[in-house]
Amino acid sequence: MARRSSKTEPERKADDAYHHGHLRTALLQAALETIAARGVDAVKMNDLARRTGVSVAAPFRHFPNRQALLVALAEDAAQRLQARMEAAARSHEDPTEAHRARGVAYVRFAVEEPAYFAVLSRADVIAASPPLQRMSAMNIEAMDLILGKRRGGEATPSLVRRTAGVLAAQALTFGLARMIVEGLLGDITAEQAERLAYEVTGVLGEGL
Amino acid sequence: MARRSSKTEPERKADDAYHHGHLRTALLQAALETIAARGVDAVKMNDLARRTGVSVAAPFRHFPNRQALLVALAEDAAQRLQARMEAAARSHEDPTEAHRARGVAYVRFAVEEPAYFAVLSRADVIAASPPLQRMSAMNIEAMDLILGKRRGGEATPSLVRRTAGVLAAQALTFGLARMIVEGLLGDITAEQAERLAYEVTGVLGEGL
DNA sequence: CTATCGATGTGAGCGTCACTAACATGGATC
DNA sequence: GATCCATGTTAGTGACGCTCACATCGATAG
Repeated sequence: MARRSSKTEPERKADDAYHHGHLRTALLQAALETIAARGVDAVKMNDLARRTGVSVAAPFRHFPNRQALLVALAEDAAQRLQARMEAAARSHEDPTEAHRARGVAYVRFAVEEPAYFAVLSRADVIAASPPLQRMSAMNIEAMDLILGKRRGGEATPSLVRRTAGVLAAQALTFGLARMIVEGLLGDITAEQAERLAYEVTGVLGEGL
Repeated sequence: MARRSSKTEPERKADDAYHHGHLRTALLQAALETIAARGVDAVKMNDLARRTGVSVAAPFRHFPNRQALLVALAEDAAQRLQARMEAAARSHEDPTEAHRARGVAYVRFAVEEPAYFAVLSRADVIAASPPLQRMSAMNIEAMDLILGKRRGGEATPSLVRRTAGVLAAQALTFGLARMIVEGLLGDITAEQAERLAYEVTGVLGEGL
């Protein structure tokens, strides 16, 4: 069993080289291009099949349904995003600065990889993937603390203050990224977005 | 002409009382209920028709397509949201407090009228309505100022700072509202949301 | 070396949905 | 009473997600 699985997947996993070659990967790539060009809603299974040169039924051998394909993309996206944020944070000693860098990296990601960011922004997609749900729900603790729902004793006022600051920073970068990719701030380059994120997160600096 | 139009719309506009009675209004209402129960994507023209007791083609006499129906809902939503925010702002003398109240009202609206807020959150719907686009794009000036793209002379540093504060507040409430309705903070009551918004916007207070 | 098996791909078809075209109806106006 | 126009109906079209029965081919077993 173990030997077989190591042979049917020769070059690590996710490299399905069979009839088509790499249908699964090709489908994800094609979907990503569609999203970049015309948005998530424009992703059609039929279209992906035609563009990868297979029949319309073939994609369903790799993904049980359209949603599952989007979930796979979103999970890739989450991994890339996390890698970027951690890399950005590593180059700062001061925890506050590191946190700010994470926020700026988040916004950068949204602007530089809008297709990946777009799938990650679909609530229905997130809801269909327990791992993604867990990743997104990290803020619940902060909220409970602020609202005093914390089990076992009251939190100190200063802790509440600092936690509110963290949640504020999160909501701020989250909101700014959404505003940018949804075009609410007009067209904007990655550099401009980064500077904007830097300036705007700076407003929080004094409150922390 | 003028006389006719004043007679075919007896009780102000949007009251279309003809064969069905108020099909247009009924459709919007039904759509709103669907959104509240199962989200925007669950809105089907066929379903609305069946539930309002007309044929599947009838809705298209009132809306050229599905998107137009959603746009109509979103425009209602924008009106309600604006009314709430202005009402909240009116009860404060201090401009900073008034602005904070607007932000809190924004979050409250998202939690208390999630169906309306959901349509307003659809970028494709906003993009299809010039009025809504204009309303949403109010922040572009702020951004241009922060980035120094302002035509005619540099802005003073203090003006940049204050403008960044305004944009930060906007991004903050925007992001917090989205996080809440997308379930990223778990289930939450309107009161809790309001307190959360108040605490979190408070972080900005010192920066302004 | 061949029989077998499982993963992958195909062709045809089904149900749902947005939308359209041609015709019906009925209240207001001339 | 004829006419008109807004509104509604019936029937149909095409796009799309998805399923089913069958084909193919690489790898493994005897």
